[in-house]
Amino acid sequence: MIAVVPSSLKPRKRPQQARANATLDAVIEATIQLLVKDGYPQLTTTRVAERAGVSVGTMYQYFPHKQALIYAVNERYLARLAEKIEATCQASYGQPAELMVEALIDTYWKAKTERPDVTRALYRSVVEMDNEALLAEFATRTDAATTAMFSNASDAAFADIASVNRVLVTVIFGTVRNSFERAHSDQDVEDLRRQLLVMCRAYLQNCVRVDRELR
Amino acid sequence: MIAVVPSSLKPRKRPQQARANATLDAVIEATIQLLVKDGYPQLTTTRVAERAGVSVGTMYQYFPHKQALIYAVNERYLARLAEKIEATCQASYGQPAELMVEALIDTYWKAKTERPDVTRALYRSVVEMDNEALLAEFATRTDAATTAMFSNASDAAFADIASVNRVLVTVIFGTVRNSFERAHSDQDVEDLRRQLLVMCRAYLQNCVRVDRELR
DNA sequence: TCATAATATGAATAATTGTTCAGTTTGGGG
DNA sequence: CCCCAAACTGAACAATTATTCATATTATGA
Repeated sequence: MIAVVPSSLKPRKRPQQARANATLDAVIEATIQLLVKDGYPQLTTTRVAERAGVSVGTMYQYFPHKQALIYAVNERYLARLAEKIEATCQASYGQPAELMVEALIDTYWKAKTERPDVTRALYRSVVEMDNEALLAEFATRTDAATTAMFSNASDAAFADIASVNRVLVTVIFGTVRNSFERAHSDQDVEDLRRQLLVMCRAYLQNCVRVDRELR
Repeated sequence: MIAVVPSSLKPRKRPQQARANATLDAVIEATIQLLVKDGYPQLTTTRVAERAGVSVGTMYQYFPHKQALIYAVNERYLARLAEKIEATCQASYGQPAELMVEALIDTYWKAKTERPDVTRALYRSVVEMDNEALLAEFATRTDAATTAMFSNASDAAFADIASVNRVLVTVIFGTVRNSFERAHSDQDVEDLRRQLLVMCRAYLQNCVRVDRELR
């Protein structure tokens, strides 16, 4: 499954000089800031340009329309998140499965809570955007990374690794997201994180047990 | 924590005659339909009124502004979902904890997948709306129900029931949501559901084991 | 240095759309 | 049956805002 950027969301022009790259970065940064500060409904092209210190016309040379702003922001965000996950996965090769899960939970949770306002703002920004391609690409990247990791566990060989991987990833990512929606106290979040690890560990042991019985 | 409906979102007038109630229902139904069909960005007050077979003016007698439409839709949806969960919880009193978790997963998953298009549309509709109050109310209702249920389990008494409850609820609800974002095949979803139950069971057994050791 | 392509400007445009309100219709109680 | 409040109508208004384009500025490389 290859994720393709919808043609309507591609930039009109690719920057060729240094100043143009600076403009592009400024616009994306301004978009994030305004998204965080005022939310999507208040986000207007004029305001973004203003905050970026750029004229609207310039913006429209690189972004065909407003949605492309949101798309670009999410694209960057997800790319960085995927990189972090890939790095964690590679660093965990050959470890026992339980440590892998722990590393995965820590990395993902940390990435999401580092800038909770940004996380929240992006969660809410997805309305106007056709984000399926973006999420699909993110999913394939991370699935590849986590699957490779789990199949290299030092202490377990899973019968149906695709299933185990899907379960762990969906549960972990989903739990983090849901924890954002229910505004838990810091203390509750900390407990939740620990318990999630306990839960995943229990699941892994169960998988191994079932595996043994099947042999 | 008592959830209060933001005053700006309350209807201007409460319907007093039968036809007014019909109007209200028609508007809410029309909002859902358009949300599903075209998504939030295309949702205009005129279109909603048109589809509801009502004039815009009438709509504005019951909804102070557009956001109130979304609010009302989500309010109804969450109220019904909470009712279903409460019913399931009450029906499970005195059962073993594992069956409780199974019932909870089944109820929630079924409720969300019954009308996947509606679920998806509402997930995406939350932009303009201050949905914190709504979600908080939903959370307190369901937390009360599930906590009461789990404390009535026939086979387990949890040391920290608030924690166990928080974990299970957040994991289950979060997993369902995440499963919607990653467009899994029906087969994968079915497997995921089963494995989620396995995971929760493993967690419960772990809780009980830890409990025993503490005594 | 100069020509040219890249980049930047921002007032003007065009279209959309949320909201109002003066007037009409409907229904129920007396 | 009749009256008054409740419910309904929809053209008109006001405001916002995404997008364009004719023009100006800046960088590059020959």
